[in-house]
Amino acid sequence: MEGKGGDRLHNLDIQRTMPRGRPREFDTETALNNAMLVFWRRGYRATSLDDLTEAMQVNKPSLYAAFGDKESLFLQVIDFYANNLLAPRSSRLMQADDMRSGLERYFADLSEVVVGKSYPPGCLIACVLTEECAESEALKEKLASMIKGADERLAKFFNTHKEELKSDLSPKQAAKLLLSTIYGLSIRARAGTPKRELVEICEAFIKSIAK
Amino acid sequence: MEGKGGDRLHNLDIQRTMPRGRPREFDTETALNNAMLVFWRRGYRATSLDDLTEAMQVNKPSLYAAFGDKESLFLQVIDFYANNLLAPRSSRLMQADDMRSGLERYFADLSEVVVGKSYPPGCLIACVLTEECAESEALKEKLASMIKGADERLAKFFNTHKEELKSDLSPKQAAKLLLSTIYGLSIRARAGTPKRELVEICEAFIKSIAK
DNA sequence: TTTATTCTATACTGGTCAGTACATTATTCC
DNA sequence: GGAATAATGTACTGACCAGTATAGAATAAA
Repeated sequence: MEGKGGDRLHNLDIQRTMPRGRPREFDTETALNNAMLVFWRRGYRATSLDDLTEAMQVNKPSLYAAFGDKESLFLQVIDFYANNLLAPRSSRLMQADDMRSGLERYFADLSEVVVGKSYPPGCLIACVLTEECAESEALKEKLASMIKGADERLAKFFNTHKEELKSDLSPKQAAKLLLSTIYGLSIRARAGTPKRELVEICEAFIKSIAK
Repeated sequence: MEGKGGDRLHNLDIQRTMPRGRPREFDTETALNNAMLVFWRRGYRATSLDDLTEAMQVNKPSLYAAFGDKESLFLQVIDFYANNLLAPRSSRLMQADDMRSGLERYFADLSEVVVGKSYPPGCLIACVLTEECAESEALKEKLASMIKGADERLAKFFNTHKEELKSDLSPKQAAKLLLSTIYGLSIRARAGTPKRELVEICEAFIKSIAK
């Protein structure tokens, strides 16, 4: 009797983690990662659904069932990018002991994303989302919220190191200048500027805001 | 006899300015300006040839005869943009008496382009060319040459005012930071950031590089 | 007035696009 | 094992796309 109850509970447990029908043959994270790489390399409009299904190894009906339409998939890709490529690097920035070394490491970390061999050149948000957001209110809001989040996080960092800031600069101002610098790096990377030139800009930025 | 010779010369002269066939019914500059506005608002890929012919008031065969294919037209649009909207503003910068007032006016001038009511938000180069340049070598080279030109012009400006620069910053470095700042403004404008917030960034930039 | 030339207008083309209908397959629940 | 559920694979659809063929109209030269 108790055995039956235990079994039922056990089954409910399985039901929660193992849904009814035919199981998915693809991994959502892997598929999103591959979608990200295509959008990043080719841009939003230039990426066709056929490009996506090929890269993601997911056919169209499955893609629509799992991610919705192209724009909805792109929004999920942006979140995936922010969570997996940007967030860990800004977390590391927050742990820095001082402003200068923190920024140096942050720029080094970010350059893996923006000019690294593992990814297409430039920041996905700066280079791809920015163009397309003119055509869609949802994408525009996504861009705005990404910028707001970055501004706040970076301002928090500068706030904990304000004694190292040039005296007439506020943490918020420094944060916005840093974000601009990152966008600048990104666009230059897209244009093919070699990493060595970008490093000089990072150094110049640190000089410009430091006491 | 001399009269005949004079007439012939006169006719040759007309031939040079007045070509043979049916005259064009559209003005090239006006058409380019209208093409620019569409590309700027909608992006490169999202702009169809039908959008262009409607905006330019030029039908497709005439458009192809006058400007070549879509990419070729876009390249001419970029030059039109640089020559007509950017060049006059950076010329005015070069005439400034001191760094601070020069930059203040430059930012004010540029904000007409980037957040003005007369144009779509953001810089055409930063927001539109940057995405598409990943798909075309010609566009990538155009972006690179635009960046190079801007770097050189701005460095020249800072070089004539280097006594006002923070002592550890070179004119070249200041130029690259300024260009990054402009890109940052541009992307924020595309996201819908109001002008008043952008002005704060301009002020912060000037503080960051000034002595 | 004729001819050569150049632009204009319309209609068309082959290809690609985002999104979907439908039949099939794999799995859980009963 | 049978019903219900949820995925997969293929093939399709109407719309739109960049670019062009063809015929007609406006001009300069002869």
